Amino acid sequence: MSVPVPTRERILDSSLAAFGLRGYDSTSLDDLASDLGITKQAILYHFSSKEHLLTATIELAVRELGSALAGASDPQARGFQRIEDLVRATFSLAARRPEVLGLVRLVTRQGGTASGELASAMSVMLGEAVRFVETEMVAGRFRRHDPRMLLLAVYSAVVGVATEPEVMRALGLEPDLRSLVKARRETIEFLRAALIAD
Amino acid sequence: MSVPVPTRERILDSSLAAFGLRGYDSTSLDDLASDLGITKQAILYHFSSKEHLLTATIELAVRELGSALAGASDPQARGFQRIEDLVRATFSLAARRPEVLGLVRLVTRQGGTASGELASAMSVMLGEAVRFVETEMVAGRFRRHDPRMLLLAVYSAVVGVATEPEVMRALGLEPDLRSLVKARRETIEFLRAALIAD
DNA sequence: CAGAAAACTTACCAAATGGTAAGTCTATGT
DNA sequence: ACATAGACTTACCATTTGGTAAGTTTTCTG
Repeated sequence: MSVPVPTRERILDSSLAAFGLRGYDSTSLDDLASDLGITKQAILYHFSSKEHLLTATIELAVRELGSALAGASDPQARGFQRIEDLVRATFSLAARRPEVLGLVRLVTRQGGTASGELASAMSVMLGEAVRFVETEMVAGRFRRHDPRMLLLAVYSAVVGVATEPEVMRALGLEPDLRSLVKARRETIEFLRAALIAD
Repeated sequence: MSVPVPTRERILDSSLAAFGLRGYDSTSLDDLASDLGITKQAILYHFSSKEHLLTATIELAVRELGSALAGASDPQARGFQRIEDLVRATFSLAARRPEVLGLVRLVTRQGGTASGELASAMSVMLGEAVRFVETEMVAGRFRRHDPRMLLLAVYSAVVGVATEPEVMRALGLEPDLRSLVKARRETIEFLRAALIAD
């Protein structure tokens, strides 16, 4: 029944988890290999260098992020419903595969060589988002702000809430599923209050 | 006139910048030393290991963060003014010394051994903040939310906006001083809309 | 079934890394 | 003048790291 997962994909899965949760420099090829029960050279057979592996891992993360968001957002939806869909999808992704958002964050922060693809993919997504928000503002459904700044704040709030377990702990909240659900609800209410025109 | 800066402090300054902007594992003691024009062993003379250096660096960051926030926030201020003061101070710190927030973020994400001090320092600050927000809600000056969740969202939005230059670029905004000023203003407006009760 | 290509492993290697040991230089107190 | 302690440097060292070279096994194909 269960088709064996090809090594190449297993490597990418492991790298995504390791790079996304622990960082690029903190993850050695030997670590990755021994986790997978193979040798480092098996990795270098599929990916000619660690940097190429990072590039491929970023591509995978972009695909996962893209499909997670695309799957959840109905292009027909208008007004705040669309934002809510996206926030729910982001939280769902953060709970299911925190490493994806972790990697996105790592790349957006460090900005290294391999980040071109993610940067352009994000440009596209954010460009669409800007146009959407602008439309909603013109239609009077959202309060007037600079759409780019608004999105930056929304992005930061959502990704931050979804990926800052230590801050949650410092606030006395255990970062378990129930708290995440609550955080999601509160974040949506917070955004609703900030966005919806009176 | 200018008293020479002791080596120990120069090391801490450099570590704060390097750890905060590039990460712990990405920064080698040799890098640090050659930047300072000294040898790696001079660093190990003042700090017996790299981890001890990190601990001391975190302590420095906590002090800087604490004084930056304490200096800006008037304990007498009520309502949204207090929030605005804190956001301004955070943005000012992000512009002047981005590495401080970078290090805070690094530690809150990785949560390693040395993070105890920062965690407890943040617990204290956040505890005060929770009480403040609760008071304001009871007084009817802020909308009702879970204070901890609200703070998590505010914290994430502010630190995110102040420290995500790549996302700003992806949005077509250059992360220069003017954009930061604009981001600050928009963030404050965003928070005002979310917080202020009608 | 031959053989070639794919998918690895074993064996190395040079550079970088955190850390130790021992020496040097300088100021300072006696 | 001299011992002493502080602030380093030079000289090493073991381990880890990303990467190469060459062999070995498996799988596909003609």
